[in-house]
Amino acid sequence: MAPKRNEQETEGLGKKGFVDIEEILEGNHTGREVKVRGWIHRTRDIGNMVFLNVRDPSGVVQATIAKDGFKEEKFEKIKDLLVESSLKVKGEVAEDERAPGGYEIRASDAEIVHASEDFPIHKDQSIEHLLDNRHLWIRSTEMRDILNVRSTVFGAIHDYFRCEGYKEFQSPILTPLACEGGATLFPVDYFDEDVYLTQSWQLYAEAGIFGLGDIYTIAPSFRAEKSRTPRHLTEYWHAEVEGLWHDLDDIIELGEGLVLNIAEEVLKKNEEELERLDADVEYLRSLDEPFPIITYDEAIYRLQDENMDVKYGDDFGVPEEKKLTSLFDKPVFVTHYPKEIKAFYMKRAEEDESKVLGYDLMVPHVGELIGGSVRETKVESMIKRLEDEGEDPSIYEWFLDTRRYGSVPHAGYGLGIERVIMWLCDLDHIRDAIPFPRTPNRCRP
RNA sequence: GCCGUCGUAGCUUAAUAGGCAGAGCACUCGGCUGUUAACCGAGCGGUUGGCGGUUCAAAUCCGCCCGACGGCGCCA
Repeated sequence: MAPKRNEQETEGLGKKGFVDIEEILEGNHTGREVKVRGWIHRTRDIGNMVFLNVRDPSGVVQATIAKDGFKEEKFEKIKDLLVESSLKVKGEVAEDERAPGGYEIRASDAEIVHASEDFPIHKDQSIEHLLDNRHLWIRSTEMRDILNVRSTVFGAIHDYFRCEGYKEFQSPILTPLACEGGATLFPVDYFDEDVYLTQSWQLYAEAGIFGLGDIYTIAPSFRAEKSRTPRHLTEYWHAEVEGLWHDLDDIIELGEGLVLNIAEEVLKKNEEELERLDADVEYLRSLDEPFPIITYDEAIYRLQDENMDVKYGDDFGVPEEKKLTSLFDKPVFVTHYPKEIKAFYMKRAEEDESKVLGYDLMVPHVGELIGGSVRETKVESMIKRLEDEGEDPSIYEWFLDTRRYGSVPHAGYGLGIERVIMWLCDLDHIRDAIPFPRTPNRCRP
């Protein structure tokens, strides 16, 4: 027999009937008795009165604890609580301009859930200290705001693709093969066999479309590159899509649609967070279709016009990306790169065999947000590209089968989710777009 | 991988030209009936990242190592 659920409030302030602090700050409980539960954000003790700023996931409100309203022993215990102690407070809500936020709870009762030890994070902290204490720092308003936006972004990606008729498809994280030549992989000891953490869902997705049709995923990708920049993580979240019968125009439209949908959802749900983070809300609001599209050749000419030292065949570095994105007031698609600087699986343009049918979507401060392409469908061309890059085609046998049994035109792209969050929130560093960042120099906590 | 900056108390930092390592915050104790990162008084807290060298004397100068941060390259 299943144990009976205990609905009775057996101790202290119980487990039911608590309100979100946000509601108090919106004036919804003024004059009424409420219960809240959360953590002490700050405390000020002036003798016969203690002010506690109580935080819950929705906000911070001041609670006043008057000495004559409590038993001596309890008052002393509350008085001694340190920052981040958890507690429940009961009392009447009053509108009072002396209180931060305009409302306060005049406590009639309080239950200490846990008296915190001395919290390691106070004011004046170095980046290093905050990263060492990341598990505690994610309690901060700043991190909470970013992670709220992040949650909206993930939801918006799922919503967008599902609304457009794409199905969710998973590839393995452990994989025997590389994906993009040059990118380095994290090796894993798989019972004495060498396998790697995946860099991309794509190759498996190209097998998946034959059954499911249009598919997408949100999954972690791993890059073992010692990239010391504000835009790189070794473990990041990748939104990828692969569309059957899709061509370059289709994935441009699909990329634009996704980015606009994400921005729209975040503006709808997290405007307060964006304001607190000092993001450029006006810029985000101004975005609409279509995004400008230029070819690689045009990009080179434009950069040369701006006196940048680039020549045909160069890939764009940070200064080039910065200049290029500054020439447009919206994200910009750059298409038709020379095949030499792009991956083996990209299809050549029919009108110019030296170019590939692919694009990068670039935005200011962050650089590349999306990389997409039409995929090569001929098995011979693909083997040749692999050999040219010094890869052993035999490792790719199963993948090459996707070009042997009813090969079809298809295309897809990958979007770096932390880069999108960085762009939306105007973050200086990508590490703050993820709760526990992994970078070449840090894999802890 | 390359270039640069930095490492002093739990945290943030000061220390003239190589000459007694000092403060703020936090914490502990005491005071205070409306605080706003409260305030006032006292206390606790240091192998100056590590190893070696120069010197009568090193946080400070030199060498090596470790760690962090910033920029470039590579990429999403």
